[in-house]
Amino acid sequence: MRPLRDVVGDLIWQVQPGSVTTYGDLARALGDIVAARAVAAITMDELDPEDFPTHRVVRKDGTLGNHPLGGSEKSRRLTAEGIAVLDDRVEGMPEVRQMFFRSDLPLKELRKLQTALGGRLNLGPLGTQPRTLIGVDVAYSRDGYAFASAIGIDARTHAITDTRFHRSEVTFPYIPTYLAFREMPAIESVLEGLALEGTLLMVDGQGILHPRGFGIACHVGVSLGIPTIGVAKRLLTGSYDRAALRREGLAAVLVEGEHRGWVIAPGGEKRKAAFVSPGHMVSVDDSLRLAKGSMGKRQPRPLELAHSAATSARRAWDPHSTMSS
DNA sequence: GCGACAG
DNA sequence: ATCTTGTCGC
Repeated sequence: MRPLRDVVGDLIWQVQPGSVTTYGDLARALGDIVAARAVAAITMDELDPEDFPTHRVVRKDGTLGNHPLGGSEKSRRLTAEGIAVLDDRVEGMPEVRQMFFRSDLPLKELRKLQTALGGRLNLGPLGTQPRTLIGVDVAYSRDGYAFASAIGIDARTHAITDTRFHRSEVTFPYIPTYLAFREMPAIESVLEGLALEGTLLMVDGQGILHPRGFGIACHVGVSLGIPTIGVAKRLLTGSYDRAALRREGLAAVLVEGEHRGWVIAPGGEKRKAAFVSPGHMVSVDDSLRLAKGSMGKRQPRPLELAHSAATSARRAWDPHSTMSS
């Protein structure tokens, strides 16, 4: 697939001088309004304002939004093209706004892919108990690299059996519900060559607790053909009984009335909650049991280990970006 | 001000 | 996720 930044660049060229568009309109032209923030990020860091008229992209309410050269330069460029800007706000929004674009809707294709691969999901129950638990996580540096780590532990003793790293270039922005397209290449690379028979893979993100029932843990599981669970620190889709969570430290998470996962919180503390769901080849109940079997402070140990390993790898590469954990 | 969308 | 200041609790 073409890099989204190139698609956004082409779309921005469709906006004529004297017109503006919005971050949301461009996101819709990509195929999903949820990409509005990603579009803003792309116009800020990935498209040179001297090569692309990113000044013609503003917020829906007419306020200017960001620009790599600053708000006053954005305002100056718009004014030079005949757009009235008053108090950092574009005047006459409905008339000067271009809403429709020539586009092949790449995000719609990615949604179709998620739905199609979702048809290959196996929701258990898990057969043989895993001998090894592997956690994978990805950290990012400002200069556009992904640092993936995979930590394996023995399922019985919890002794570390494997530690791996892989650095790669980031090729896809973060867009809610499309996380797999950002992180999967790094995850598959860090696992490459590993014998995965008898292992359960734990992924930092959702499994079937996803609008299309196909979060990153499902995607990785189907792609590699191995059992996976998703463990996320925040909920993407679904609801649960908060009183039950406080009372029991555990509650079922429902999506459209269907039980798809769990929220676990030690002492019922919402701040320490983890959202667990099947990725592939495990049942909803398996996912809970497997997560609880190696639970650390908030997430299963392999994920906590993978998270700190990925963060350290990023810091070793880019020592200026963060001072402490 | 509300609602909030994994990482 | 990362960046970054201020605040809170052990």
